[in-house]
Amino acid sequence: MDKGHLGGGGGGGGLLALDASPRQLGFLNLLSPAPFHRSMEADDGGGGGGGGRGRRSIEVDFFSDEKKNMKKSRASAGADAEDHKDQASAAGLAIKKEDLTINLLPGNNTRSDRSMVVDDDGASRADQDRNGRNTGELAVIQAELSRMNEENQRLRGMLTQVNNSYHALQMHLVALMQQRTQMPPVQPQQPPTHEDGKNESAIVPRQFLGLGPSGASADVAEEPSNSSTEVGSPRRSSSNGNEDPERGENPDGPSTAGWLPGRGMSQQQQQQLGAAAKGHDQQAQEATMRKARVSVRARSEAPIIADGCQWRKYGQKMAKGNPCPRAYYRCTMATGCPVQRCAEDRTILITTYEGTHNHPLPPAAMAMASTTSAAASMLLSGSMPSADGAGLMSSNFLARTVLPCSSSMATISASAPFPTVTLDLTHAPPGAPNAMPLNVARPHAPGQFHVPMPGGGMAPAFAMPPHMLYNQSKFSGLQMSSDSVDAGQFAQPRPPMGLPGQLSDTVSAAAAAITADPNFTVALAAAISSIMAGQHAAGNSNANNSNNNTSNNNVTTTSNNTTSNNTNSETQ
DNA sequence: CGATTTTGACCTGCGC
DNA sequence: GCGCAGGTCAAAATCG
Repeated sequence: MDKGHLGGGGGGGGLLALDASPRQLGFLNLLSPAPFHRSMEADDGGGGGGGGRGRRSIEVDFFSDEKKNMKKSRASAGADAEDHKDQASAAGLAIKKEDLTINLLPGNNTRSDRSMVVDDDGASRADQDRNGRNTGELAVIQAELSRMNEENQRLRGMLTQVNNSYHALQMHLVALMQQRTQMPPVQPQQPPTHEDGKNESAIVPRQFLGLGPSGASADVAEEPSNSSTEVGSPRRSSSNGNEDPERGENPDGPSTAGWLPGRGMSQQQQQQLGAAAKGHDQQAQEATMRKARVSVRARSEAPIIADGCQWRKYGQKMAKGNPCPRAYYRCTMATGCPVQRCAEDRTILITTYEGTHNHPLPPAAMAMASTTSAAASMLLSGSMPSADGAGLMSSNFLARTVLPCSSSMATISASAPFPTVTLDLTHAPPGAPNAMPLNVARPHAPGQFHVPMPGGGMAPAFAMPPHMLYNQSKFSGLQMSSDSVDAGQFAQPRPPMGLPGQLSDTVSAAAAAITADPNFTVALAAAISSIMAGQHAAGNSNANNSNNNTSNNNVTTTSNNTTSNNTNSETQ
């Protein structure tokens, strides 16, 4: 029954797709500072989120983006004469498309063409004139497009620079803060390992959701262990013990434990930290950050979101409010990976990610991870200690960035014990007439979603236009550069070049969405300005936020799949 | 045979 | 202090 659906069967056959092609995910982090929209929403109990214990969760809908993009392209295409499309597409390729989408939104250009045509309808002569005009206008439009593209690129470059600067400043600030904190006190831990851990934590706040194994894989690995269970429920170290085997396998174990506040940490920490109250503080902060959650809501028929990662179901429970059971999944790609997720079934599949992957992720997974990490990081950055408002803003911004099309889609729940960012893919963006179902969820066979990997592995593929991917890659690249740390994480081996499609999925979607957003320019400007302005303010929080890398991210997904899902999920 | 899912029980944290 | 709910573990069953 379930097995067939769920697992793809017990046979792990389907699972084999473990291509390790870590990529950087952090790109979204940059955005955090800019508070575009604020849409605070209290988490429903629905997701409940794992444990009502305080956690922050971020819900992100990835699917919607794709859909949106698709729709947009369609819409634009539909609106514009196909001629334009051909030309544009031919000449501009993917990029142009986006550009078109962005700039053309107004549709003035296209309209102008059409309007002209209409006017001319009357006379045959007019036809000639029309043709001439059309060609001329076409040329003009193309020129405009090219100009727009250039502008767009310029803006991107600016954004990148800004981001880089921002990160640099942030890092600097964090470093300073860290020094400051450490210096005064007795400098709690000289221990190299410990220090490292702290440094990372302090310096690199971003650990929140480490996508890849990250350079600090060790760090991540450690936390992950914690995160998985602990985050959700610190309760049992024993449970951790379970993981221990896996984790134990991880060489990281020692180091990670060292700095992680989490559970396993306790012992080592106690040993090492004995002196440091500070250490505790930092840990506490980290813990807080870790608690942040990213929830992705998407309409998917599939019981599980195909995010490129391999998930193993380790438990299922009936949630109080939900008729649908909540499933708990653990990332099996790596032994110690902390990331977990639980799913509830309904029409909508809600996946909550907690923790950070401590291993290289397949391209497909990277996208998701990047998105979630970005969301988390943003949330964290905003959520920082006192600044709820900031957090909200950032989160909103993030949502916007991630889901440009649907500004309303992203919601942050501050009320929740743990900050949660929810990306709602279920809603179609205003602009997008139809909400596309998440590819992930697609009922068909998982195979559809999966793209053949070079390694033979399967990677879930989102229905992203290639061009989007291209953009993403670019975008991510920029960001990566910006995030030195992140870059380090991502520095891991990259998957074969040919695979771009998969990996980008989410990332590309996000990037594409960003680019595609008609308001992109405005948003960009606002973001830049906000970032510039907010750097200082955010500085503190950012420092913390940046740490998000941390690792403890668990993934919890609740899915509400009514239709097809029901079939699947119900079985579950 | 190995891997995975299913299911019941246990443990922990939170609220009353 | 008790009960509830969430989360995890571990044994059994299933499938490739």
